[in-house]
Amino acid sequence: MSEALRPAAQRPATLEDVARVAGVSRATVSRVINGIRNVDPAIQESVRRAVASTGYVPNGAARSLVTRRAGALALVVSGSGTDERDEEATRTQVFTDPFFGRVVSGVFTGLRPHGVHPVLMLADAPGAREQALSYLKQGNADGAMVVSTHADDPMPGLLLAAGVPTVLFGRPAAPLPVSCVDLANRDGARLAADHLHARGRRRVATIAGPPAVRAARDRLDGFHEAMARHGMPYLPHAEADFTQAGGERAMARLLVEHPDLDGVFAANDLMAQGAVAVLRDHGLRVPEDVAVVGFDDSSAATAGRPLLTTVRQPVEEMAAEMARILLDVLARPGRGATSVIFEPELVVRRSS
Amino acid sequence: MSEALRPAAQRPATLEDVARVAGVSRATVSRVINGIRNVDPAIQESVRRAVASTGYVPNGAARSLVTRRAGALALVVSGSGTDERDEEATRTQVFTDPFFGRVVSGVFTGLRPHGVHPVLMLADAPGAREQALSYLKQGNADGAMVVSTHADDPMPGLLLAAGVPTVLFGRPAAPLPVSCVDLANRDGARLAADHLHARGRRRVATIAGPPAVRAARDRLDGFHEAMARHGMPYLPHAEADFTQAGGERAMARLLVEHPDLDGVFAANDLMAQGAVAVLRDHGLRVPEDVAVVGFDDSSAATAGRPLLTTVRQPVEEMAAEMARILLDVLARPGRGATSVIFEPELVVRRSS
DNA sequence: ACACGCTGATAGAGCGCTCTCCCGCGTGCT
DNA sequence: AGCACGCGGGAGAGCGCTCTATCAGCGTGT
Repeated sequence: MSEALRPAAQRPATLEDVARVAGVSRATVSRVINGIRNVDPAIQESVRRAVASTGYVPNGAARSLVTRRAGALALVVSGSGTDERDEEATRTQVFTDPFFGRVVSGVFTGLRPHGVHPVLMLADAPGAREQALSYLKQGNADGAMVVSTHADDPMPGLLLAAGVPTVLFGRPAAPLPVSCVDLANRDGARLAADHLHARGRRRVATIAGPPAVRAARDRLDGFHEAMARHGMPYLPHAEADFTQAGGERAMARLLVEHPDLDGVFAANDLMAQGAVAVLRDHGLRVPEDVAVVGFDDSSAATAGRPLLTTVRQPVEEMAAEMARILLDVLARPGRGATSVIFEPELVVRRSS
Repeated sequence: MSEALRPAAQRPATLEDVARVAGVSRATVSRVINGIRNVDPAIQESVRRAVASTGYVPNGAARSLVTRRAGALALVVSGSGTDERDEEATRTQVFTDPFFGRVVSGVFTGLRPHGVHPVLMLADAPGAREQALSYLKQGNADGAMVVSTHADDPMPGLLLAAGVPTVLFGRPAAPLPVSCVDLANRDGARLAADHLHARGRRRVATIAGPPAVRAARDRLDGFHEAMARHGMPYLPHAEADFTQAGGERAMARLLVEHPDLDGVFAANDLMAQGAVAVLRDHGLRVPEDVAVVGFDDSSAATAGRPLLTTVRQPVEEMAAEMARILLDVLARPGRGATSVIFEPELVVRRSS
């Protein structure tokens, strides 16, 4: 009965079937499909017809088994080394950050020409990390692109040890021999500092990202360094978690301790956006009273008013490059690690 | 030489190897690993030791080949039926929308307990669609979760025809026998309408989403319907594309034609955020002069000032449910399509 | 005339796993 | 004692594909 009910759900055609229909051997069909070696055009044609008539689609698993290629790459979003408290909230936070979307977008740009799809993996908690790792070891993906922020994240090391071809977004904290793409974060922060100084701001505070995140530290360091060069070695500074809400809280704290500040540099746009909101809540005008400079040039920079002056990080291009590097490593293994550092760019808008 | 250079890169252990070490047959090892049937505890233990000592990891492809399960599910982001002009910009736009992140987050919530990872696929252009489809037919994923917005999107139909287990986010435009999760969009819009009316707003305009998107149409219809019931059958209305920039343009147009309006309902928060920005640019106060109500309760609702009154769409829960439904369909096929409709909820904040 | 390369096609050996049979053994019932 | 039965374990047949080794046929050089 069930047979009669679904005539469409027949056993899918195999190479064998196609070969029989075309009157050739399995091997020949395989050659035609994979486009290798010379096959008589007439035979090619008849094979193609047979493929069409049988509705043949190669079986990915069977192919993977022998080629040892999965045809998929993992995009691993890795967290810190320790457990998070509220897993689900953290997850939403990670994925809702425009940064994540930009990475995904860039990865697609890099992968699309090769017909490869990214498998998304979250390696935030130890359990998830184990799982992701074993998934990769099982050969379900040929390599990993890792967005790892925390310096104490063991994921890059684990992947390397497991022999999984890996490319990181962001330099590794430890000096691992692994390819990566990154931004010259210090330079970017310097751009922001020079700009604020040029705008005549002399009581400037910073809202930094988590110190465990290397990019956050680099931005903070670069900013302080440049400001010191301008004769301002001591700056008020608050730490936040790269979220808008965190930025708001940090700004509020800063305002309590330094009500007279006239400039703020936030380590990303989300926090800058939060800072602007709080400044306004306190009756301060941006940029007249306080100039604000963000970082990233994400959608958050143009979401509110005033439009945010920010340091552009070309996340999409970086992610696309990360994908390309991984593809390259896969294509010809054995060469050393490549790292590509992108240069930031100041985008002046209305908030400064 | 290459042999000598990488002792670690040996041929990975197979079941056979483990069996030899443990002194049992392949079948027994397989049973232990998959936890089926009773195996003598002593033997189980020795197998486990052998697995550990050999560093055995099952080969996913080989397993898939015989089980006919990929152990992966696809998350398909599907676009309209036609080509987009600027592929890359559209892509960034899609992925940067908080909606996407929330869906991903929810999908993870639903999938994690089962150790399944989502494969991300973009089926925006015809070429990409073909590709995604063939990927699925090859059995690289066991089913698809489809975020399809445009009513003329052929993807759901194609997947159904291909026999790929599918669950949609958002009801299908055509009455396809396919499972889905959705929001009672009309009800949500009604909530917004009643609220604006209760606030005493009588010159209300709407910023609608693309008419090709069913959810957009439903929200518009529901809003108009409720307003008509309040004695306001004719409302100014502008269309936009669910982006902030689109919302800004729509608001600007609306303001030219109806400078006296005192309320705006936008079909999502991004557009509402844009509307607020433009209203402010025009020197209008929100909510004193113009009340604004958004839709979704995404991060955009709390990103700016004033905090947006909005209609909550529990995207994460919906996506998690979508994942669960798909898992369920996979676990026991043959049952009819399930659809789960979520109820919206009004979240009153400061913009109204 | 023969050896020789070259092209185009085939046969068949796996890839690593699951799963259906089947078998031997201990147990309880007649 | 004989027998059916449940249980733990092994043997081996594939799953659908790729790819190497092999071979037939056909000029070509000497």
